Amino acid sequence: MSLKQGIRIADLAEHKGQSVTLQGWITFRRDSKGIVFAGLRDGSGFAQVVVAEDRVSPEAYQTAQSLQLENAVRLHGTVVHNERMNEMELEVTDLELLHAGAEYPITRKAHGVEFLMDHRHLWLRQPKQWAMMRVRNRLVYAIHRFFQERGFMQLDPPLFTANAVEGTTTLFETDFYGEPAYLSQSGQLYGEALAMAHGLIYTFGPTFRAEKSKTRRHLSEFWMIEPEMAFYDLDDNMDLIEEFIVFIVRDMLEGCAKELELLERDTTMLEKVSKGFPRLSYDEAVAIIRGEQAVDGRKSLDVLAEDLKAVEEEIAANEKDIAEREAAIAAGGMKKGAVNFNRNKIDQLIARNKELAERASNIPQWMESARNFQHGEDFGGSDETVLTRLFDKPVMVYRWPAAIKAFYMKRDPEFPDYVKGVDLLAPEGYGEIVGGAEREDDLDLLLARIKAHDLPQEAFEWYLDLRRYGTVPHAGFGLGLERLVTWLSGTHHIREAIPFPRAYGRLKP
RNA sequence: UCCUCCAUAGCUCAGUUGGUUAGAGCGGUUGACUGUUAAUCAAUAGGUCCCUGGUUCGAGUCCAGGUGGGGGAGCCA
Repeated sequence: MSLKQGIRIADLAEHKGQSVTLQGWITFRRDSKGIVFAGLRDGSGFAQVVVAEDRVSPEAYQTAQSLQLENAVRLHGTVVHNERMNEMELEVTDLELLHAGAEYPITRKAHGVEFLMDHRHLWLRQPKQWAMMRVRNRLVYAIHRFFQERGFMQLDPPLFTANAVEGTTTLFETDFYGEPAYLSQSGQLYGEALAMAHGLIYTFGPTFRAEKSKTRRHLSEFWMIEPEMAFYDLDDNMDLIEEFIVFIVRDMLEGCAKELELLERDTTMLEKVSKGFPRLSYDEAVAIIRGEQAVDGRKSLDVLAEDLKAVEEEIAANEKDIAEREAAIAAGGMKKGAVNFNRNKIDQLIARNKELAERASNIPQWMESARNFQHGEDFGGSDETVLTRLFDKPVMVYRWPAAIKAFYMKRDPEFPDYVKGVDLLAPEGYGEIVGGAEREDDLDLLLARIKAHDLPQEAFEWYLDLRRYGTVPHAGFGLGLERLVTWLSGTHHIREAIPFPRAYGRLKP
């Protein structure tokens, strides 16, 4: 893909030896006598450009020497292969400064969360954030391809709604011509109506939850994919979830290798994502969490105890490393560059140990919580981690106690206190990314559950009509896009998985 | 709503039992160095120590309240 003027960095290799024009922004500058090295990014990638004093005009060289972070430039030069870095770079013959601008606030050094979030509009330009957005884009495209290739229609539910889909969660209230209206927390009920019209559908849009959650897994505004399939039961639903997850993970590994490398994502666990996800009933899952049932000869509490030991050993090793580096610096005689290198290394080790110390203090709590897990409760974050730790693929948990699940889930005829719901838990501590169910298709049962959940029946009359006119078995699921991006990119916090996160305490920029 | 931690230079942080003029690295600026890889070397500018009140001869440091933020619980995708 070419620009109106010049080419893009992503296409540099195709132009080896040619004279080309690049346009972009400066990511770094280092100079030495007679030579300036600068980094350039243009949205398609990153490359180094080299300005040698004897190859350009004196004016151009002076401009090159004065380049600052995020200056906008247009460069002309020859594409060459840099043997040292094994990368394509540009030997500049001429350059124009398009905009010099002010001193750029984000540097290549460490920054705190608050500072970065306040500068999110600029942070997005940094390589890791750039890679993250590329992963997000790839996933969105793969999701559409997966469903479109299988005959699903993408149709959009309304975002203004009159009532909650699930009575419990908090809603954002707005004013709709004088009437209270709420921002949608799920498009599912509308998805069911659309499935009765089109058979196979999916919705893909923003949803809003006014939960005052400050955790790494929650956003107030997030994007959800919600397929709904007529004539599907719970097993069909689980088959589709599995096929879907395998498809998008494979596609991303194939299409985003460069991005995952920039993100320093260890892809070992992702490469194991293939058909045959473990399917556990809620009852089995509870037994495993409590340590009553082994998986491949291993019990949850034993594995956690081993993990704790490993964490403690790593902390001790890091402390020894830190002490040695500090002693070496204190001994003197070290060059400044080496001192900086060791200081940075020490900072990294301290940060790592802080993380490990948190985990070390968490694990005994997880064990305690796992041991005392009460049958009938929903899983907490730590229970999900404990369970998935025993498997090397995403885990499906199905047939949940009716009391803790939404009113619309279908009662299991063979297990009257359970519903035909399913959650998909991602490995590596990322937890729940999919929640789905076969829907209750019996009008009388649905009416009873609306009453039992204390929901206003009149608000659901249109939904009940779906059971009055040609009701059929149907099922669907919801997938949080940002949780998927967070998991696949190996990111610590969900706020980096969306361009401009909206969360409790975060409305700007 | 609850628990817990934090706020000092543009950024990341140190700052001793409360004691003279507030410290480092990075970033900026100036200069040196002909292939740098978060380059290196030298010099230099840069501060309302979050806000309000209190204790004290004296507060960046102690106390109370507030504001902003981090992590977690609950709830969820």
